[in-house]
Amino acid sequence: MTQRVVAIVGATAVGKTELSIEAAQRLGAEIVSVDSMQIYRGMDVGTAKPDAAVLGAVPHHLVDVFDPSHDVTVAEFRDLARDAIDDIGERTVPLLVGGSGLYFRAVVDRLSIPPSSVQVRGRLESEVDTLGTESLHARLVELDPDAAAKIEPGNARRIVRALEVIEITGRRFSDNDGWDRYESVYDLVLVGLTRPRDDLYARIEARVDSMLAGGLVEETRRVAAAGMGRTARQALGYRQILDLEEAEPAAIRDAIVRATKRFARRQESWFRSDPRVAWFDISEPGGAEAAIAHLEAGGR
RNA sequence: GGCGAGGUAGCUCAGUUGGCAGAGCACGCGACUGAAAAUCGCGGUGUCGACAGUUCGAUUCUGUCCCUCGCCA
Repeated sequence: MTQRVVAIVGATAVGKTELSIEAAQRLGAEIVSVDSMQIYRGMDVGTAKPDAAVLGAVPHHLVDVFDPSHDVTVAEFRDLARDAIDDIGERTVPLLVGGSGLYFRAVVDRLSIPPSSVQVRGRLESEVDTLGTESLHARLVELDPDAAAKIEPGNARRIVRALEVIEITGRRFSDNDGWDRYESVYDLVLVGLTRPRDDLYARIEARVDSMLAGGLVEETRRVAAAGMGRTARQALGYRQILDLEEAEPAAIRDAIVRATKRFARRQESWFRSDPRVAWFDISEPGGAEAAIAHLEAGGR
């Protein structure tokens, strides 16, 4: 019998955290955060991390696990999350909550993520600089036409990874299927939270303002001084503050808002394509209640 | 009031030696398998400030007017 797991996904600022606390209390669940940045210690205001009181009231996993100097990988995150899920399963039901689409699928889906090699990847990355992205894409066309057809010729990041996998494993990147099947390893009940765009955007602006008022700049300085890896460094807010150090506060604020809205759209696009998601508009009266009821009923 | 510089996509601007205009950003959509809060792809008809003149044809030249900014009064 497969383990039952309930989950809440949705774009940033849609209201996942608030609803998840309510749901966890109702279900007696423990929360597994599926958030690529809340996993870092010290990155609190910028990641809208639940405060100490909330973390104390409802057990949370995968929050504050690493220092920002550590670059988490998808496979590493998946292993930690699955361990947490197994552990919680001994006691109660795990409630996954988050907006990191790739991490979510890695945790929940029946996928095999091929290995990585810093040497091979480093070399390929330097080849991007010397030979150009198009040249590496041409190589991918030779080695794995199916993968090349699915990866945009300008997307150096994904081209490098595909070539890396081919080189390390000796197999084609596209042999790694399962991606389109959305097959869960758990007995999954999945709820997606939405709001009308205008509403979401207004919430994002308000949230960025309150983060800035809540000391995001100071937090960024502090965390950066202690050392940030390239993963943590690219977190929304922190990245803009670090990149635009000389800019006017208003310009930094606007840059963060824009980037966050763009991110929210990408998240929606990501989760929209997952057929397992049952969507609830929580801006509507009763929307939040319906979402929780859906989780309680086990999706039935 | 005088002089100067401008008024072109939601914003900042480019451009057309006269042939119904184009970049970045914004915005919308999509892809996404060990960096993913990343990375990349697709989507641009807008009285080219208004009116008149020249012209086969004006956003482009000429004139007048309106508006904005700067300097001088």
